[in-house]
Amino acid sequence: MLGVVRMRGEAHGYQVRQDLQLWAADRWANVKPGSIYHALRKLAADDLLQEVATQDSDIGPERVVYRITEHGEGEFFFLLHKAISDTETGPAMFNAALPFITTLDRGNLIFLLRNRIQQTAAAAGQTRLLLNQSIAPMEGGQGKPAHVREMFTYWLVTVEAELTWLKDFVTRLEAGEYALADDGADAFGNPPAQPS
Amino acid sequence: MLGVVRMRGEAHGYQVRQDLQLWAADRWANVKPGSIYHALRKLAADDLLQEVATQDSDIGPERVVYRITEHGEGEFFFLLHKAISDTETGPAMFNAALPFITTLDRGNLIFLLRNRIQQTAAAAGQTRLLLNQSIAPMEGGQGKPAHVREMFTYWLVTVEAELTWLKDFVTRLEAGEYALADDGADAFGNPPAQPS
DNA sequence: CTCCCGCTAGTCAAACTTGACTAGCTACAA
DNA sequence: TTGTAGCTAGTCAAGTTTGACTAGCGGGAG
Repeated sequence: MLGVVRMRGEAHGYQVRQDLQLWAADRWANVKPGSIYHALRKLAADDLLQEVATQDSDIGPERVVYRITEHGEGEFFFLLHKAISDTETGPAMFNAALPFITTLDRGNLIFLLRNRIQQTAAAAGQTRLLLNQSIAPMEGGQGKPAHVREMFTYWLVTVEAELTWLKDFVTRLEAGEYALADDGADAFGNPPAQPS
Repeated sequence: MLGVVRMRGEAHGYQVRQDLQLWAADRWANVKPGSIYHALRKLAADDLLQEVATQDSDIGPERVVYRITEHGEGEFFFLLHKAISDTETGPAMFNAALPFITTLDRGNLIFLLRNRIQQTAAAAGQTRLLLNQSIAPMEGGQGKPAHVREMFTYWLVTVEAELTWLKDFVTRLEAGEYALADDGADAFGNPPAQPS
């Protein structure tokens, strides 16, 4: 939500709603339209957003317009870094971060992704270990039923696919793909230039 | 939750909590310990579980013991079928279903998985289509920024990995892997035989 | 023997999420 | 000209989730 408001410079709830719908955010994240207004008010209460104006729109109910604060700007980048480099925040966060990668410098982004690659590789290794453990039939009997192995192989397959993609992505970034924050002014995801 | 109680025959909240922790359910599902007791009570209110007894345990607070009802048994299998065959319920549901696959007959299970394979293949095809669309540079300008493509390739990679795994799994099942419901009495995941 | 740690089993208020609803406006057909 | 379908923007009560707490007991250290 922070990122969406930031990207637009100013936004009201309905705009955020539309952007999120466009990105199919209700699929991979837990954000249905009803949640948005509460979330915006909470972000405003936490001083990450500020209410800029309450326009009495001519084509509908009045709209509250928000803008990101300096504090929110910091939080945005903090969350963005964490969502990319830290696998524990989950795939939903990573997905949410993807639209904003162009707000980072290339070197920084690659560094964060390398971090993620390391963690993912470690997770794959651990899963493989658990898998080998459960291949050897246990004497304990009921302790670890066979289907748990199935969960492990399922995880392993998806984790390895993710790993492959991540490595490929870094390679492409290193080759210069995408206009990132340090490549010029018109990178996507940054707020439009403010007149004044 | 239904499945866990069913599997044990009888269970109180803390047992469920431990089983879910063992399966790392708080990772792939949205189930933290605090939710369990409310969920159990709700299932009981919906007549899917019934309170069997309120034991005054000697090693702690008193425990409420639950057992699945006939109605709950029906719901369990309904949900299980849907979680396996229907991709729209999401990967969390599929993960939750895996521990209980051995409560189904082999033919039935394979049929459900084939269904899932079809849906997954369709999803992969559609994603590939979206990807091709976004490779062609749009004249609309800002409409679909480049990073959206990145999301698509990310999805595609994981979906294809899942597809491979699903096909392999079916092959193994066809070759006779796992003791399923129609292979004998001692399949995992069924309630223990009741004395009396 | 006593103290403290950690386990068992669960409660609870505060926060969050959501589907259903409202109310004004535009555009277009009959 | 009327009606009606659909969009805009948001509210709200009902339900759900959660992190922080409680309170009893066993067992090992000193």
